Amino acid sequence: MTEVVALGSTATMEAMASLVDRHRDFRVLRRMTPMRRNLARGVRPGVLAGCAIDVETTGLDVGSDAVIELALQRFWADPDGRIVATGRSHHWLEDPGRPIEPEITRLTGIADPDVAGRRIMDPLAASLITDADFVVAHNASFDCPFVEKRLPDTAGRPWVCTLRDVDWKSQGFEGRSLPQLLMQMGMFYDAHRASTDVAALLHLLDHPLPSGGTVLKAAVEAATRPAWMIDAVGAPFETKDLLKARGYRWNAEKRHWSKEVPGAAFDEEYEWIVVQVYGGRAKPRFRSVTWCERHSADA
DNA sequence: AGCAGAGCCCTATCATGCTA
DNA sequence: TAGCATGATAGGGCTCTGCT
Repeated sequence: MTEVVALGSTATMEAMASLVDRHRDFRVLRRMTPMRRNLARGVRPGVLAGCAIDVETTGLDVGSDAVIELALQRFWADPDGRIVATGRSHHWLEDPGRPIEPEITRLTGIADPDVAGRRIMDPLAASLITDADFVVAHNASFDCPFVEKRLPDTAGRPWVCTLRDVDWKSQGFEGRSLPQLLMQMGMFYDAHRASTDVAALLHLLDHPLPSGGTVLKAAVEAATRPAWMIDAVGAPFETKDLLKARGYRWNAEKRHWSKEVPGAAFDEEYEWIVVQVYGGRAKPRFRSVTWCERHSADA
């Protein structure tokens, strides 16, 4: 057994890592580095422009909490979902106008002095988001409402979610948190800072899946799949348990049960609710759900 | 802390098989 | 045939997981 007494250059370390990586009892984790890719000559037709985004906030409630850090990075991907070019990485801190809870500082590393007098550059941030073909985040249902509230001009943009729009388990992954997924892709990083989370998200998107294509391709395909929202407006009270059992969720604000169904399942679901819930005497309301409103707080 | 979805555990119920 | 043990299945409730 040889003891390593001094660490060498990056090249030496890489050579050692490759050696260790070949042993069946060891696996090497490499520190994630920012993704920088350039197109040789402009952007080719058929290439999609995306905007990877992450926010750090004072808490989980979009109604009462505020954004304290916003990070985003544009990227361009080919039809197979491979990232062919990346834009500049942007991130801003913002003063929420009230003290940051110690729990949030412990989690994000962001304290009151870090954000004092700081503010997001609204016009630049908004234009980077609205100029992209879609926005992508890990758990878009969290980021989207905060972004739309802080930057109202970005409302209605298409969102892709790498947490819910990818079936990680069937692709052979354990857990779904960003650091855990990256680790299974052979990388580690300092999580829970917006800018490093965005860099991690880019690596995640570019990762090939066993089923073919990349994470980005799978997520975009799932996000753009046609779907319908059925609103059981005016459903008889005694059918509430039936609706709940069928997967409908109670919308306390609008006071009706709702369920999102894939396009292919719409006819069957519509027939079920008309017969079982309305007894053939009324009909539910329904609307198309696209990636533009799926994660929005207004949906 | 809030929310949605997935997964797990416990219990109830029913069918089946064995034994006295 | 009655009584008991065992296994499969379904449903309810609880816990965990993601995000800050």
